[in-house]
Amino acid sequence: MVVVSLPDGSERKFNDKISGYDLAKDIGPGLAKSAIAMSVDGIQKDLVDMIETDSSVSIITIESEEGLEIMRHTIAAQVLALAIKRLYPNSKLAIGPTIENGFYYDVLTDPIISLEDLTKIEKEMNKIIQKKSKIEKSLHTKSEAKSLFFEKSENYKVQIIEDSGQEKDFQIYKNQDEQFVDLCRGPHLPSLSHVGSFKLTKVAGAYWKGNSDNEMFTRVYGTAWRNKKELEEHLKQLEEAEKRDHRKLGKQMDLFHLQEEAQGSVFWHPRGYLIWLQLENYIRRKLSKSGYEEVKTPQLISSRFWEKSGHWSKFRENMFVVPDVVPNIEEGKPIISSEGKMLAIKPMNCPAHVQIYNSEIRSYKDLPIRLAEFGCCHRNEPHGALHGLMRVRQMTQDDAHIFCREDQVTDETIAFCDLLMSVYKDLGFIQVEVKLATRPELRAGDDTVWDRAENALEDAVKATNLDYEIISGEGAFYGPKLEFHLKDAIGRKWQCGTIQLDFVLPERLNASYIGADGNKHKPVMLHRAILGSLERFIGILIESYAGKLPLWLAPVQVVVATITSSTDEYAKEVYSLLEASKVRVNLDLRNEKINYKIRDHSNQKIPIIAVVGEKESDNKKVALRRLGGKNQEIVSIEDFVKNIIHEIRPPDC
RNA sequence: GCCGCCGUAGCUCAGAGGUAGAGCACACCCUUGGUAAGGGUGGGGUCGCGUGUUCAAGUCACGCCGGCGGCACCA
Repeated sequence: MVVVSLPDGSERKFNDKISGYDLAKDIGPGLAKSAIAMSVDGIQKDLVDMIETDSSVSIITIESEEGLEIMRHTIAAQVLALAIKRLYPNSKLAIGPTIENGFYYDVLTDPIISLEDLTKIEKEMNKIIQKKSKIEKSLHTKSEAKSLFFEKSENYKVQIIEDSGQEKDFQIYKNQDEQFVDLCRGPHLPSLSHVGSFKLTKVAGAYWKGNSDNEMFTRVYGTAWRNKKELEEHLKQLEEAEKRDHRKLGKQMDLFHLQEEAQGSVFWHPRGYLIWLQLENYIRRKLSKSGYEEVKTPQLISSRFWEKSGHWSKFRENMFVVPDVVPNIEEGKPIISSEGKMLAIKPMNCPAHVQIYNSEIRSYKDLPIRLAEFGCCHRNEPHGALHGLMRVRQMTQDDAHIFCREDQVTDETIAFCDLLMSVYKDLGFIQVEVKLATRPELRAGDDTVWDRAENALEDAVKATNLDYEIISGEGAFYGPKLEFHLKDAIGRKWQCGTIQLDFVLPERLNASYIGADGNKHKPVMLHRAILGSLERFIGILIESYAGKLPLWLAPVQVVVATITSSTDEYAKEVYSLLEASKVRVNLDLRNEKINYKIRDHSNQKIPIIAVVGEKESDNKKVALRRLGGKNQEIVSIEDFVKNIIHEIRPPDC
């Protein structure tokens, strides 16, 4: 007897083991028709699989998120892969998993698939789907599975089988109407009749097993949905998201630009730099209230120093190195004539902060010491990594280093997380992903130190009640770290905030304090940043607000615009009043229609347009129009000034 | 760095071997108009850079540089 309990709490009893398909039929013919897989005690299975012992089972249909994901998986493994095999008979398959909103498949083809080929592949995929073939599953031993794919010259599949710890029950899925098979952990749709709407979206290179020493496959990306409507909604959403791209808005709003001669370094225009200054001053106030002291340290430091800190051996390929010699200005001669001493532009602020710490003898009573710097750092990032403001070569971090005793680590970490979350909240970010990155394979310090460090960090993050995910092996070589990730407009995640525990650098650079026992001790260093880099964070801010920044951050807060030139004098008066009240205000006296001015300033995302015409001028009023709003608000100039000085206040003031 | 695509006026883009184009922006003129583009005239280009093929190259080929989407690397 097998007892199956269903999600609604009911139970069904069967005399013998039963397949998922028969269970669905037993529940109802409608369900049997729409069923695509099942979940047995939380594990997804195919409908042909048998339920042999008492278990709780739910039937999966395409309506659920689980079902949708199974469909995406089947499209990748049974449709896309087959289409590619048909069009490129000598191609080799690697892996084809699902991702958010879709799937991809990594393949090796000759010729290489390019963007234009996608239509052709889609056509082939539709042909395959139209046959509504059944998908059959069979189980195989390791050697069977290996020889099967060996015969088909699918050497990457063979390698996958070989590298898996598994010995038996390799699942192979076959299209009933084709010779095509694929290895898969499943489950899959029972037949291609369940496939909804899909679109291939992009091609990209991707390394085998994610290792850049390995060969590169072509990764074909696609998105798939239950029906055409859902697909179109998704595509529309993507299009909308692209309009929020900070590079596009940066141009449109005249915030910054990048150019070839300084790739990876930003030219901040007046308006962009105003955002920067607001943000920097806000953080400065927050840090000052939280017991930090601000410092400034050198850009150019001798290689001798970087040797001591360990950067010269561990980080040099990311550093800009400058010879400390007088350049030759004679025509036709080499610019650098001799191998002089080397300087490097700082890629990080930490070693310099240790120098300030070391400038006097510290007592345990002085700790913690929190040194903050809006440190401008240069890193020689790979060309392919550069990305607008999000990944640059010159960046300014809201960096700080906390020197403390080991018993202070947890408290300091909790205090930092609280500070960070209060900043993120002020800036409108509620969705923050927290990750705890633990010891990497290559690391300094012994395991007992790592145990202490990881526990301290984890205790602290637990105490903050934040949800977090552990990413093992992703820590820095000197210590574990907490990472705080934010999303851009199209869902890419970027690390912004971080806090890292470091026992190594104080050791290397001889930092110490005198303890209560009169002996020297090593302080612990906490590397931490809230925004991460001003550049990246401003990029994220622009995208998350779609350019419509909150008033306190908006570079121009109000534009006073006239309807005709007859009110120019009054407009100037309004402008001066606002300016005197420290409102960032512009005056638009151009000989243009008010419609034109509204459109122009709205496109530039100016939060408030104060229109002044005859009526306003006569009554000493302004007609306010807020960005995105349709109606106007007529207020007296006194009330406007009185209210706006409150409205433009930063959240911490 | 690797794979694919792209590079034409300040911006958005058309032109695909035969005399460089449009809209917006800019300048000047007309227009003084009440909440998302009023009209006219004009200036503006080594078609990313280089080398080839050709009578002739934005257009074809090769190389380089840069951008975009991923991968790898990372704040």
